[in-house]
Amino acid sequence: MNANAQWSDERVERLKRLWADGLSASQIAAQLGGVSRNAVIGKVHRLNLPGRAKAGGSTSAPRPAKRPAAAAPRAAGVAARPQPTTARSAPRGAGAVAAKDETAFEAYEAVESRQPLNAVLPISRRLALTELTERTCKWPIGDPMKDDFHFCGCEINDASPYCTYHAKLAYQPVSERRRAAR
DNA sequence: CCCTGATTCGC
DNA sequence: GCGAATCAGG
Repeated sequence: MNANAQWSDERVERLKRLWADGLSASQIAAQLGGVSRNAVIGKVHRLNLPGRAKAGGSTSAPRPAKRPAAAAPRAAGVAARPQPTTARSAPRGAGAVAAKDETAFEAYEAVESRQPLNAVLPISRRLALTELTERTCKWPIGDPMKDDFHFCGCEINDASPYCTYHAKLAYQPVSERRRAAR
């Protein structure tokens, strides 16, 4: 669906709006899909959009020296370089994540109506889809069609896509299913 | 460690 | 023009 990684007018406009809205580059990249946060930042600068180099002082770094050596032998040409150490800079494929969650909503519904667990319900961070990362719980909460829809967003349990609590929910055997309000 | 944006420069 | 690599700060 989304092999369009070019800056079409529409995408540029979305970028402008999201950037003006104060979203971070990585979140914008996730929302647009197919681009890295670096690509977003690069585009922002190319568009002469006002950077965030203002209040808050996140990036008031003086840029005195240029990059030390330009002799960085990247994987030029061949490309297809595996993510170095952490792949968080790479596009997470928001579309993929979304699709996965959507297709799994049925399962969630079934799982959600289950008897209470030993674990304590974590305090949801109420993250939007665009706020999710590899280490935030992706358990959806609420009606996706409604305004209050969000994700748990707590720290994930190991390699699970969910936090400890929701990971347990996901693993509850169906046989033990009962009725309960989460 | 996680994240943020800024900059440079090969493509 | 594009974006990965790199840098620099919180």
